[in-house]
Amino acid sequence: MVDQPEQSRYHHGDLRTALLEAAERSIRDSGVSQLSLRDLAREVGVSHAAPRRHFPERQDLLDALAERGYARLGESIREAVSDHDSEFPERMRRAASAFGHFATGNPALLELMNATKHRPGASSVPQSSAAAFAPILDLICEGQENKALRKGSPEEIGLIIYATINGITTLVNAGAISAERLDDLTITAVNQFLRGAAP
Amino acid sequence: MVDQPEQSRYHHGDLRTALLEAAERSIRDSGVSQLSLRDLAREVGVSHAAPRRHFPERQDLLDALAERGYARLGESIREAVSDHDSEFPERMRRAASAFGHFATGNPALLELMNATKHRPGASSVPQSSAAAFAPILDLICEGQENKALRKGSPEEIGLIIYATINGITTLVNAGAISAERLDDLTITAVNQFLRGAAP
DNA sequence: GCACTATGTAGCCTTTGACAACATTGTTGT
DNA sequence: ACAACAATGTTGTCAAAGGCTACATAGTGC
Repeated sequence: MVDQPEQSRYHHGDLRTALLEAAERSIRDSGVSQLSLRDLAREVGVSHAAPRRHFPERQDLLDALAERGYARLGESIREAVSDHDSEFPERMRRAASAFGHFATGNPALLELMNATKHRPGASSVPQSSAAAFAPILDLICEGQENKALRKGSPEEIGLIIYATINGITTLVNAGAISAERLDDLTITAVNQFLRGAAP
Repeated sequence: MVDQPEQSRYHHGDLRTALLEAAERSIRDSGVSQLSLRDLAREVGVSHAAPRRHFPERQDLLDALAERGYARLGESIREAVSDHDSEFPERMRRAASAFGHFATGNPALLELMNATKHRPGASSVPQSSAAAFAPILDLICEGQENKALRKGSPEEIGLIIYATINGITTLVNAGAISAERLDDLTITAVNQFLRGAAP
């Protein structure tokens, strides 16, 4: 399969990826509800039934989008936390901020990530979700070792801060809070969280 | 318009309400994405175009559902907070718990309430949202007067606890946390919030 | 009882997701 | 090399949905 200067090949080459990227653009512009498999097919230049080979049902594509979303979110958080020279509270704020900016920068994607899990046929979305959450868990454990956090289930502690930031971004994305207040609220929330979760 | 023992009248009488109630059942059973105006019309026993008189577009019905949701949520929170004999922290826990149970008891509705606001043509959803939020705001103010909470914008403080509970319910509804853990997490979150927001 | 408005009906159109039958390309074992 | 075979795309079809228009019926107010 060498590259063909122009004209269409019968086989696209990497249709799955092309569809996912087109879908991300689409939901970013017009939301999940407006996403149409046929539109994507047109945009990518394949027939209307081609996507079916990669995503038998519409929801399968949405799941794949959510999974990619979690992968990127996890990477973003991991990067934010990676500076091991900083103090624990600062790293916590960075992690929260990374989450917040990802969430408000990709509203439709976040909505998908928050909604798609509980379906019957277990996709691999929950796994991706847990993987994205892992760096926060690690950070919590480190905070406990440093005596910056009280003892107790790291998972429970992490869940609360995760939920808080998630909730704030939900309100921002819904328009209940202006986007400019995100940073301020995030910092306040984290600081308050740290005070409340101190030993 | 007297009641007609049986058979269909040309005019339904209260189609709008009937549609909304059918819609609530529908999303409870099968989620927002499966909601079909034509299904509702069939269920209620009117023609497929009748709903259009009350909800020109599908989204208008969703907005109305969200609005009713906020009305009920607000009522639920107001009731939870109404016991003025209890201590402030206890009332806070009750408010949070009321929110949590409403949210996990009506997952699809909550999703709608969290998503529907930011649309261009300003519906009255944001107003309803603010009204539901009001009792929490009042409670915060009272907590500040009682020196149970530090000074500072009540709205900002309230937003954080609201976001936290909202976030927890999102995780529960998404299946990331089991429903049994809701109460426990809510209590922990509120207690930690109170410690962190203490003067 | 007569206009006017509100509410419901019937029919049409376009788009969509899902499905099946068929076409083309890539791969693998011999 | 080449013959199965699997993977990937295409064309055609269908039922269901939302949205629209024209029309029918029922309340309401003058």
